[in-house]
Amino acid sequence: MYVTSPLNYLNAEPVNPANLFAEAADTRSHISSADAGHTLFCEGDDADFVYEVLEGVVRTSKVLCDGRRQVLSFAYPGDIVGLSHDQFYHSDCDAVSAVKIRVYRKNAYNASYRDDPGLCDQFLRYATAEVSNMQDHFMMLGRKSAVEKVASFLLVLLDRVGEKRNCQTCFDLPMSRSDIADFLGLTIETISRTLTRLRKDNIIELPDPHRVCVCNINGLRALAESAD
Amino acid sequence: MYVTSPLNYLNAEPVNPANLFAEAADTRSHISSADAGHTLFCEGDDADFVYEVLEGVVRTSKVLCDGRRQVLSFAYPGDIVGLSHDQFYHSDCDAVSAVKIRVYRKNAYNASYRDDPGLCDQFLRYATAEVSNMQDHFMMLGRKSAVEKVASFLLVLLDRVGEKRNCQTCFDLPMSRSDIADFLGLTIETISRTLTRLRKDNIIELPDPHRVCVCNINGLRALAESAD
DNA sequence: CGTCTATTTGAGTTAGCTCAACCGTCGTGG
DNA sequence: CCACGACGGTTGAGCTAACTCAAATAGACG
Repeated sequence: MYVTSPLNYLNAEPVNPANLFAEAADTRSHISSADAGHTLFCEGDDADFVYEVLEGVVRTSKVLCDGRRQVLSFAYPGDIVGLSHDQFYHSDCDAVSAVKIRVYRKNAYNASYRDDPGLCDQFLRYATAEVSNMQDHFMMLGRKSAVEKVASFLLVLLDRVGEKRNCQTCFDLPMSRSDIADFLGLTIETISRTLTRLRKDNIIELPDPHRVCVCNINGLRALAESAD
Repeated sequence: MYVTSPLNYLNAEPVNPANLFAEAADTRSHISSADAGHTLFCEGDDADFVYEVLEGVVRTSKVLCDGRRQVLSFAYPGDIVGLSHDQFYHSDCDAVSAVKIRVYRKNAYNASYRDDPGLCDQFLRYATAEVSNMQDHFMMLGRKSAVEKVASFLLVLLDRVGEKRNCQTCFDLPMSRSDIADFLGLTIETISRTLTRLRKDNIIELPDPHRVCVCNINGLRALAESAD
């Protein structure tokens, strides 16, 4: 039922992020590129910019002092990262793959939506949708088994970026096993074992470690909703 | 470091919810009471109302088809529940104790903030702060041990509703062990065992199952940050 | 070709779960 | 007034899903 677990909690369907800043794009933003591994911002930095992913994937995460990490989201093209309720970022943000991003100055942005109730309204819907998606992820982190988590994760990617070919739907998995583990609250070994299990059960194929082809989507859905 | 885990993701300090609807209060809202156990709304219901808790505690939660439940938040006085990005509620909401609530008609509310950029701005800060708090809870659900979860939970309640007396700080625990378990992604037995462990270690006292007195707050903080 | 890193696989351990018993409180009804 | 059942909480015993530690494998890259 609550299979949907967001890649990024900002990817609300009712809002088209490409339009969000459309009119402001020329004057108040610029487009930038970054290689995989590049850090966009760190927790505690001044939140001067808001980023819209245009190509590639970025990751937001938090780290405990002892090194434990929680990945909060994978942001795909159309997603926005770097929003904050105060002047500081509250997570780290790094490029998972080579990325192209649009960078907005936050001041300019703030100025614009104060004068624009329509934009404000859109943004509110965006934020509340993000909250709703995060709540689904709570269920995932708090109450689902390893198989359910991995299956749910693959289903979200499939819906979001899957390319249909013949009877399979395929997509890239640009993030590492470690990223997936820290997103789902598991270990890399459990991710790896679970993926192999899905492969051996003919639910998915893994042409290489960073590419997934789903051959039995109903099987995957069944696993996502209740592990056997 | 990231001990803070929100009771309710709407309890952002920078916004004073009492002021949020202040001017609209007389015409667009009314005050209502409900007994413990009363359901304010269910997932999927039309989201016609927004609720502000005035007294008591309400709980928002989601349930999987097989009965597994995740408690999303405990909303204390000053907190707001029932916000939605579309026309439906996305969680269940019930009174944990006897509550007094202010009920806002959503239509009226929507109408008001479209015309009120200041309110919209406040509300945006509120929503993004909620997101930030939820991200902390992700760390809790995904990466913390049982002891760390319980200790963190108690610390949040202590900060929020603790009454200082002598060298102790005490507060009520109006929700059931089951509620706490479903909030922290644990079982009632683990909650119970962990609380008794804290009691035996002289970190807390439990005058009765629904009342906590923290006698060693530094010990509790240490446990919240890294379990031994 | 050697080194480095990411992933997979194996083996043993354990934190937290399940199942079950027990206890105390409270409300109901004889 | 007491007996009784229901319910929430606690405690015990054993189990298991996921973890830890360790080793093997496979690419990527100089």
